Amino acid sequence: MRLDIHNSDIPLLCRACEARHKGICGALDPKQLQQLGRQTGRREVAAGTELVAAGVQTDGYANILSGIVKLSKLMADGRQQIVGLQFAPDFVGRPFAASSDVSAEAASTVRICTFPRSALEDMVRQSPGLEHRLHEQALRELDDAREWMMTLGQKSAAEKVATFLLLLSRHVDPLVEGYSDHLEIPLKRSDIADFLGLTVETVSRNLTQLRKAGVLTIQKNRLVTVNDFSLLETAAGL
Amino acid sequence: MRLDIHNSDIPLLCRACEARHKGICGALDPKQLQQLGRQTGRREVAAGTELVAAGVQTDGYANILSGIVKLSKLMADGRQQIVGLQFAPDFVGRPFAASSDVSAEAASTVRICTFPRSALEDMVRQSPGLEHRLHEQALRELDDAREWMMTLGQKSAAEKVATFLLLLSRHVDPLVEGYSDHLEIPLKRSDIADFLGLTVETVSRNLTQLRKAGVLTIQKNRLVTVNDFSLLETAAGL
DNA sequence: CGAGCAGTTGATTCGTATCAACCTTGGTGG
DNA sequence: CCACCAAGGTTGATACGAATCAACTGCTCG
Repeated sequence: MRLDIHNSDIPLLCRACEARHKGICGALDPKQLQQLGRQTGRREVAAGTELVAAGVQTDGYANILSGIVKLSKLMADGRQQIVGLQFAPDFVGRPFAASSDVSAEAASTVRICTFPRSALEDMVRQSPGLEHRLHEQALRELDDAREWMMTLGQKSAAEKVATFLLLLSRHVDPLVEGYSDHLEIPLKRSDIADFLGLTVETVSRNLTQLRKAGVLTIQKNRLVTVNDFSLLETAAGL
Repeated sequence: MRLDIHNSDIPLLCRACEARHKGICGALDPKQLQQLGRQTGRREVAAGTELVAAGVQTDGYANILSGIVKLSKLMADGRQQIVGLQFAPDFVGRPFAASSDVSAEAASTVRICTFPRSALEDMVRQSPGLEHRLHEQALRELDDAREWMMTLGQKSAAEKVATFLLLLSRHVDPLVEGYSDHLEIPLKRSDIADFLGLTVETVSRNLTQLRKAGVLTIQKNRLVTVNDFSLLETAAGL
């Protein structure tokens, strides 16, 4: 079968990789994948590991293979805002800039495929399709950020918490179900609070509100089942 | 002089245009500018004019030549969040998507250079440099949006107002001065409120606070002079 | 088993929204 | 020309929502 022959040109690492199709590597042909493959490394990092530090020059980029990465900004006095969440097969890093004032940290155990800055830049020069993919991800992240600005600026605490849960259920696509009513929240309460511009206490109170209203069942702290999506959407202000 | 001869290839419209150098058109050569020039139209629109409606398919794009454009999102119940401000020579519109859930409205009198969707798409196919420019603008807007998430989520009302004034003084580059301590605020109080996630009253109160503290002088409602930038930065939480 | 971290719940405080009155300005038509 | 009006803006009194402070419960790990 031709397909097998053709496929055999693709590095082993890439064959089962999600980023290979939906991610940025989808823009590359087998030859380019091989070239890139020679410079990549797979890593599995524990929750809490900092992948990219704010304001620090980074040597490379990465694709997320599994797990969740949180992007955050810090103020001088310690206040923190989480400004984005990334899932497989997102690209991690700031293209065309030595550093950024956003830091990236593994929220759960994360598997990533890393490659040096120069490798990406070479590839971009070779195939414009790659920049297009990066551009599309940037536009998607921009939409997400603006959606979140709406939430941060206009919604009440209860609406914020509900909105956050909906966001998760859309992204944390579990292996089994089609739509995810069964959530494993990848963040601790303090992270959720930093994401929503609230305090831990307020997040906690509003989760119990939703539980008491029958919208959720909370199996364990991080393990939640959504019983009624339409109620949750109403609670989110939609 | 060669330069003149060469220059004569560039459409008249483009010669004095800021977007020609710093904007996306900087990626195009004279021939392409001519081609694009045949399809462009200049318009001057009054403050309040809607340039792009949320969720509505648009036929085209535009470059801002002068003036300020506000991007906003609306909730079902009428709550509004301004999610971005654009200045010359920014590109207006959502590349590669028929529509977006963000609406664009002229905040001041705005001069724009419009062109049809197909023209942009043709150009992008011809020169990868153009997509690169669009990509860079998207990344810049993403940085701005995340910076603003920090402000919306973590800062107090007083800090928000100060941060807003600093943002303006950085962008509204007046013709005369090098750094802009002399501001003409392009938004009314209710817009500022929508931008900051506050109410008109709170914005007003905090502006008078800053005036009484000597940080600002308010000549007229929209006309403000910053007397002390370092005080303003302190007030912004920096 | 105790220490420490994550999470919940309750009492109180504080900041901002809300409601309401008032002032200012620019435009319009008698 | 001035009276009027509506829209934009300010200021004050009060109400409410979320932060803060504090106590307590479970869980995990050495």
